[in-house]
Amino acid sequence: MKLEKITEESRRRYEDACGTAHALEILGERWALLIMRELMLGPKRFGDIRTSLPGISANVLTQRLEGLEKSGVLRRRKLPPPASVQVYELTEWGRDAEGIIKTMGFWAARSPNHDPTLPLSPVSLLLSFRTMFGADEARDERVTLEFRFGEEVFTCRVAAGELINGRGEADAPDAVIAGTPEPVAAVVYGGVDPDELVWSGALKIDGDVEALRRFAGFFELPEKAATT
Amino acid sequence: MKLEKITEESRRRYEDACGTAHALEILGERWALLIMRELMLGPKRFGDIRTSLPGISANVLTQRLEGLEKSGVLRRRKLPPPASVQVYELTEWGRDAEGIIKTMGFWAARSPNHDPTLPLSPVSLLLSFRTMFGADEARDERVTLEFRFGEEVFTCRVAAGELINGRGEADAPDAVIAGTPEPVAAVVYGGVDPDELVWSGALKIDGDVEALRRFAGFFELPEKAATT
DNA sequence: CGGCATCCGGGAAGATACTG
DNA sequence: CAGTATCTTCCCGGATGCCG
Repeated sequence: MKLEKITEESRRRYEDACGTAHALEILGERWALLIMRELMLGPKRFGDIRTSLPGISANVLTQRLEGLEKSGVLRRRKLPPPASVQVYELTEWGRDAEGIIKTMGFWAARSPNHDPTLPLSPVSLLLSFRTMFGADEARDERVTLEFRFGEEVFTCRVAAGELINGRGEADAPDAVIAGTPEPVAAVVYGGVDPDELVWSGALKIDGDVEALRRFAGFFELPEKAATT
Repeated sequence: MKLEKITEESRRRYEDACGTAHALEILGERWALLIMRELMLGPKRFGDIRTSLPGISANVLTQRLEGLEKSGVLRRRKLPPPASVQVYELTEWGRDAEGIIKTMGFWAARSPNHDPTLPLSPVSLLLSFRTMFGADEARDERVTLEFRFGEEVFTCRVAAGELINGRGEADAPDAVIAGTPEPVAAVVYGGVDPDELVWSGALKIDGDVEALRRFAGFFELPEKAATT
């Protein structure tokens, strides 16, 4: 009967004209937004997404990629030879979801239960820089840093009160920082001195350590929300 | 063994320091953000939330309210006598999530699959006004409207290029519009002429119909994202 | 190895009925 | 009206295996 057909198709939908509800239908499933986060700074391969998202299983990742592709948020693309591998990349509209990721990230940073010491993916850290960057503190400052997390290399350039970051090696960086994202987060958000982490072997810094210290000064976590 | 304990506690968490991931743990479950949306313009009772969210079942709503209260996003409060009923209201931090709702709503309005003719809750409509308001179009304009959706009454005031809306009757409104949210959305976002809906009986307008027409001119849906 | 299909166990969501 | 209890369905997560 008709009723059955309706329930078949729509049982799991919100049936709500509100844009927020529609957004949730697109990226409200588990892992979906985090997959988009990982693609926000450029295309990635299936396995590289998995590495950045420990905990997601292969079949769920497959399902999400299918669903997000169908929604028009991302597309699969075959890299030209000699690479000839398949990558997933966001569409222009998909990239526009960066605002969602940043807004949610900023909001949740105020949660009393937020634990910033958990593992962090490289892309995640770079996006958090965009989210937490304080233009006022950076006014009239200039710093260029290169971050190396294994194979993944990123550049962060601060100039004219603006932060621009993304994939790729830096042109004449003040310092090159190599390691994992967690100690970098400890420096930038936890107020840990870089030297401490160099001594412990968690970070390797080539160039001006002071540049990283100044860089860290441009960022501040928002104060926790009142629990009352 | 230890492994079992870890999985018990953390099977369903992302184990990710990224703020976005933490936000998803708080409000990424089904219905959670829509419940917050319904509370965004003021406290509500259990049954009233249910009415605004057709499709949610009572037990799921109970679970979400418990979870969101535990997260510090909302609290339950007993209204003083003679009302003496229990309501749910957002905490200050919970209200700060309005930015998430608006960002997601604006983004999803560009979806090729968005169907704006579905049912719409009153709060949803009012929040969409905040999201889609065009300050440029409203410069030097002044309009005050009162919307009556059954028992729920809202005021929208445009002045000095700003929109302020919320619950409550308007002071000297240019027009009072009574009906359901859907035809109002048709006027504001669909370009339907108010008179048409008055004739069909979908809307009842007391006062200056032209005020509603001008009001509608302040809003515009963003253009759809390219499907390529 | 990368991508995807399949099977299974557990748990969350949905529908309905029931209770104070 | 405000939930609770119960049952079913389906999604998530893990494991395995196939295929290029």
